[in-house]
Amino acid sequence: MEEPTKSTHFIRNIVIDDLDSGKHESIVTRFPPEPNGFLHIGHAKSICLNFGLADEFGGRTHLRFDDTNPLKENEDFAQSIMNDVRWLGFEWDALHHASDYFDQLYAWALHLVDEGLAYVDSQDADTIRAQRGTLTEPGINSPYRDRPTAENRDLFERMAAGEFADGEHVLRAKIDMASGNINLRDPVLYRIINAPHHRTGDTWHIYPMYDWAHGQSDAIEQITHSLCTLEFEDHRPLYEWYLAHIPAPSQPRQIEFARGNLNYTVMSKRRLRQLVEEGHVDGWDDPRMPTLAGLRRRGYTPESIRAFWGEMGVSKSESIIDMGVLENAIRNDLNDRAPRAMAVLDPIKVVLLNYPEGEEEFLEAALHPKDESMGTRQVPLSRELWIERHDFMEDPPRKYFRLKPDGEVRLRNAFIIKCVDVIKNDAGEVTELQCEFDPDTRSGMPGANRKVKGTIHWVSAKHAVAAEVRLYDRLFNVANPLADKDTDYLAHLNPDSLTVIDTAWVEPAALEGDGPAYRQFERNGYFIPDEKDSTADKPVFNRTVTLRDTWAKVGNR
RNA sequence: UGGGACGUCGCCAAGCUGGUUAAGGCACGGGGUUUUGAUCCCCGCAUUCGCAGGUUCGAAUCCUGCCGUCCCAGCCA
Repeated sequence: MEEPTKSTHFIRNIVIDDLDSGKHESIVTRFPPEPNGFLHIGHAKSICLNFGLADEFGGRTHLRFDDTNPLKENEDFAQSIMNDVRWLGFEWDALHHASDYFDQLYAWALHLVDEGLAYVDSQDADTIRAQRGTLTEPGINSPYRDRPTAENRDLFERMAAGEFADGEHVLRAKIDMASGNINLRDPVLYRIINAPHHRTGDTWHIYPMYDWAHGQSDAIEQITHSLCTLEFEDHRPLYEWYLAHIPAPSQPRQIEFARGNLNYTVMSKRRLRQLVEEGHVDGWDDPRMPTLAGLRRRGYTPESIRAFWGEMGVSKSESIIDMGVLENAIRNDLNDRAPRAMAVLDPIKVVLLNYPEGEEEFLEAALHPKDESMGTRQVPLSRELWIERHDFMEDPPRKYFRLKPDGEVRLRNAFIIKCVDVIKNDAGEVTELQCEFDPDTRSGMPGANRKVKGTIHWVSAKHAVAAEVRLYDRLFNVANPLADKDTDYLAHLNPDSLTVIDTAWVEPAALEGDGPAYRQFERNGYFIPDEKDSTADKPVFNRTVTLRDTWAKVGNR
């Protein structure tokens, strides 16, 4: 039906070249999260890239947990990550952990020691930092740099055996303290951490640093293309130095691409964690969060997120994508798939004066205006209805198509009504609209094609189900909360990012059926029952996204 | 006065081994259809590719020099 968007980009071109030239018979990619937080929409870009490439070219993709820091990582995060990757629609060909390679990594470190390419430094962290130099000045050599090999080996083995306290020693590569690339100024391979690891338990007292673990893990797994984000460009020379100085089982290539950022939110695990831990949001899966768990709870589909990243492409220029593009992706998806229903969020009562009291009927209404295969639903109707408060104006502006005194409007899926009287309370507020309906214009009747300007949605008061509705707005009220270095990004939190409405009325059919749970509440947007709080007694709907609203746009001008 | 990268329409982003009209999506503007002011359908939307020179019959694409932005000084990843 649709032309698949062939997203061509530089990494895809590299893969094609490598396949064409015979450098690789097939490709192996990997998605390497650290299990220290939840995945967000930015990670989804990497997931789609890695798994997408392998899928397209018949390769394989590994899920590998970069679990080299036992102080920050845990199994719960690992579980949430696996859950999110699967939810996004991908299945790894193999599951690995950097911690699976601790023995091999240790052996290779010993190899570097024996080759005179690594040494044990017994200075503290502050001293090592001071000796590293600055961005413009070279560092100076550690006094331990020329420690005899035998001594290095002895010390390193005893580090591994747990004979020392945290921070007492460190194993460093012997590269170049004067390098313009700070990563090459004798980087640390191992630090002592006397803490149990969530997978290896008490086996280790030393843990490898990212740089020492990552490329080697890639090599072990025969990864062909190791895709990472731009901030690791500086690390590539080190990545390659390590692979060149050990008997590497393969030579993976690191390629960097730009992270995917969105405006009006933040996208670092550190900040997302802060939002959670300080209670600015309800948890990692708060529907306002850009986490996959949050987006899922908000009602985003995996298809929409994959389509979004497919459209965005992959490049090396840092970018902040407009939220509107993501919203467009979910609207596109849900427009095709969401069954329609009616719900009134801010109700005002309508009484049909010429509708018999005590009577009721059921109207058949399409579940989708353009897709008959989705079938129909029964919509109950009776004398008293709820309509949206803003669908009536006593003194409307020009071009207001909705209900007004003596005006006519069509009730969606039903008939045309005319407002004949407006009832107000002592405060002058409208409390009820008395209307007359035109039975000839009932859907399906010959007179139904009579035209009126407006069509509004409604629910039968007698049959409607009370529901809570949660409306969401952007989490921050400025496009880039991090732009101003002098202001804490938390100061830009949008106080109105969540609006809870507990007065909503929903048509019964919206709660039935074993089809998808998401719905389009016509004219109000796309909604999904909240996966945690919604119950049969008290349904709770999250608004995923509004519909496009050109009328509101006119009003704002 | 260090090293690495990036700069094509408001936001993304093709094109960048030079060849003549600078893809596409979002946003935006205009029109049509419509029992969702939704959807859908048309149409419009960069004489210009950070700037300045140069090479060339011809440059977003090559060269030079500027300017701007981002990343790096964790025993984090």
